Amino acid sequence: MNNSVTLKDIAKALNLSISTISKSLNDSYEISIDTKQKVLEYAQKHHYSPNRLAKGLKEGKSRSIGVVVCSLDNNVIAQMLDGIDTVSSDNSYQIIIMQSKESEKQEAACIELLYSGGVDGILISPACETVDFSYLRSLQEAGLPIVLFDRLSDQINTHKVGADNFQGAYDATMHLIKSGYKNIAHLNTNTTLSIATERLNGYKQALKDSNIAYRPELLRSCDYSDTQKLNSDLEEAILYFMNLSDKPDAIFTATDQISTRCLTLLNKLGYHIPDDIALIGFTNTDLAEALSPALSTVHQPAFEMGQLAAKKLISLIERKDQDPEYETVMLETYIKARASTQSKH
Amino acid sequence: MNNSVTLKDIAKALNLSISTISKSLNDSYEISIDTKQKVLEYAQKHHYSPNRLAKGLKEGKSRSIGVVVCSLDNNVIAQMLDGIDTVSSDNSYQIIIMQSKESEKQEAACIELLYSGGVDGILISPACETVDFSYLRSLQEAGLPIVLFDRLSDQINTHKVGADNFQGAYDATMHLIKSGYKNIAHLNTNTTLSIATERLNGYKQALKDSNIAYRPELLRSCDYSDTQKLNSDLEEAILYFMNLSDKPDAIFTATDQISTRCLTLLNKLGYHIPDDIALIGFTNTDLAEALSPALSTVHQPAFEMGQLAAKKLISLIERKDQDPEYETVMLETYIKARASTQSKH
DNA sequence: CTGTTAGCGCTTTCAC
DNA sequence: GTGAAAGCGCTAACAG
Repeated sequence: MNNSVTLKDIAKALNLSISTISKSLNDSYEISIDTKQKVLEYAQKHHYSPNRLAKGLKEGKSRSIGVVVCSLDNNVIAQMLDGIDTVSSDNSYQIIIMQSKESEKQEAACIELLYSGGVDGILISPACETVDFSYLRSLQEAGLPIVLFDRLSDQINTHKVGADNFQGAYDATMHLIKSGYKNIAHLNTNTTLSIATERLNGYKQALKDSNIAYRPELLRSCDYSDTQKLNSDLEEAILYFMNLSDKPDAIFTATDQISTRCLTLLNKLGYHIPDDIALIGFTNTDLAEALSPALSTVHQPAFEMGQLAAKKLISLIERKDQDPEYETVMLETYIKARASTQSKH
Repeated sequence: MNNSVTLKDIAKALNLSISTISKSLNDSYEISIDTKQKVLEYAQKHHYSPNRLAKGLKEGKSRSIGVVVCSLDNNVIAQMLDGIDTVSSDNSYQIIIMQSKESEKQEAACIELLYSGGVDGILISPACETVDFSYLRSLQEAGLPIVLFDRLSDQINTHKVGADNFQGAYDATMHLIKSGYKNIAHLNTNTTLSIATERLNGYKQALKDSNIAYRPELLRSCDYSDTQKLNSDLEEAILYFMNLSDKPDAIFTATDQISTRCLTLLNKLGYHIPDDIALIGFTNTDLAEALSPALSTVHQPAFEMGQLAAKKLISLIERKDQDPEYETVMLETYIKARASTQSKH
C-alpha cells in the first residue's frame, strides 16, 4: 500500500477538522462554498484520492467484483472478460480476476479469497470439474450476489447468462445435414455442466428431426483439464472415428479449443477437409477465415455475455430490483459457414 | 461486501476477547493450545475468513497487485496475464486488471484507481499512445513499486521485463533474407514505445548487415488504437506496397494483430503467399500451423514475461533487495519458420 | 496466558 | 458551518 495524502493530512494543513474535509470532498450541503473551494483545491494539488480500503471497510462494500474463470489464456474468455470489464468500469467497479484452471478445489479457493477480500459480488463461469455448488449457495444465502455466465448449472438459483447452446448446436448439425453430410460425429468435453449437455442435445435433436439415427460410437468426450491431455484425447478420438467401418463424413466440435485443435490435428494426420471429413465447431477465433481450410463456426456473443452478466450482477448488488426474480438469459449464437463444410451437392 | 463471521462474533460466542481470537488464528505463541484449538474449530465450522479490507487497512498493504494492459481481448496479453496470475497466486497476491484501451487518459485513470485502491504495486504495459510517464514517476517517488512489462519506456527508471525485440526482428528479417527475399517491407505501429522502435531497428540492422539498402517507402506504421482503423490502415499499406514499381517480395510484421490481420488481408486481396509475397511476423497464436498458408512467426515468451515481471514486482514490494538495482530483462524470442516464408532457392 | 486499548482512513451522527 | 466521536474489522503494544 501507499502513503498518499489522507483526510487527516489535509485537515492539518488547512487547520480544519477531518469531518469538514470529508464533507467538503463529498460536496455536502453543510459546508460553505469557501471552505469547499479551499479543500478541493488543496486536495487536487496534492493528488488526494480516497483510500478504497478504508472506504470499503466503513461502507461495508468495496465496489469490486470477483470474477472466476477457468483460464485467462483463452480467446472466448478474454472476450467475455472484456465485456465484464467494460460494464464494471462504467459503473466504477473494479474487477478481480481469478483462474480455477478447471479445478474444483482451486475454484473454491478463489471464491473464498474473493469473499474474504470483500467483493460486492461474484461472476463465475464454473470449472468443468465442478459438481458441488453448495459452498457458492451458502455464500449466496449469506447475502453475496452471484451471477453465473457462459457455463451454467441448475445447482444454484440465481441470474444466469449463457449462449443458446442447444440452438447453436442444432443449427450447426442442421447445417451439416443440409450440406449433404449424414454421418456426423460429435466431439465434446467430459463435464456435467450445461454447456456440454445442451450442445449434445442440440446435436441429437437435429439428427432426430432429420430422421438420422443417433450412433453412440460417434460421440466422444475429451478431458478438458489440460491441453496436453486434450490433444491426445482428440487425436485418439479422430483416429477412432476414421477407423470405424462406417466412418463419419463430418465432425461437429463443441468448444473453441476442441474446434481449433481438431482442425490442426486433421491437417496433421493428413485428412483432407472437407473431402475426407467436414468440420464445424463452436469457436470465436478471428482467424477462422484464414485457416486452412476456412473454418465454419458457431459464434458465441462472448463480449455481450460478459456485459450482460456484469449488468445483472451490479443490479443485484445495488438491489435495483427488490426481490430479484432470477432469470436465465440465453444469447443467440450464429453460424458462419465456410469452406470446411462445403456442400456435397 | 458481505456479512461474514468476524473476530468479534467468535469472541462473543466463545466468551473470549477479540485479541485472543486474533492471536489464536495467527497461531501466536502467547495462546494456550486449548484455546487455539477451540477458536480454530469454531472458526472453521463457521467459515471464518479474515476481512482483507480491514487487514489491508491496518497493515498498510492489501496483498493486491494492479495490472494495466491495453486490452484483455488479445492473445499475447492473455498469456502474459496468465503468467502474472500464476506467480501472484503462488505468493498470495490478488491481481486487479484494468484496460487502457490504448488511451493515455484512460490509462492514467486506471493507475489512479489502482493507487487509491491501495494496491501494493503496479505492473504496467503502457498504451501505445502514452508518452508522459510523469504521473507514474510521481507515484514511484511516493513509494509505489512499479514494474514495466512487454512495452517498455526509458521515461521511467524501474525494473522492466520485455522480449528481445531487436533480436527477434533481426532474426526474422535475416530469415527472410536467407530464404532469398531481398525486398522486405515492414509493417509496424505508430507508437514511440520501445517495442516499435526496437523491432524497426532490428529490421534495419539485418538489412544493413546484409548490404541491403533501407528503403523508407517499405516502412508503414498503422494506427493501433482501434481494430477498424488498423484494418483499413493495413489494407491501404498492403495495396501501397503492391503497387510500388519496385514492390516488396516479403513483409515482416511487428505485432500479433498486424501479423494475423495481414495474412487474412493478403488472402482476401488475392495475393498468393509466399509466391507473390512472403510473410513473417511477431505473433503467439496457436493457430499459426493451421493457417493458410502456415505462418512463419517470431514467438514471444509471453507467459514467462508475465511470470518474471510479477516476481520482480513482488520482490520490490517485499523489499527482498534493500536498495533495488533496477534492471531491464529481455527474454529471448524464437523464430518458427513455416510455409509463408518458404525458401526461394 | 488473556484482555484492554489505540489506531489504520473513512463516513456519519450528533453537538456546538 | 464546523467539529468531536464512534465504529467498520483487524493487529499489536502493553497491562494484568
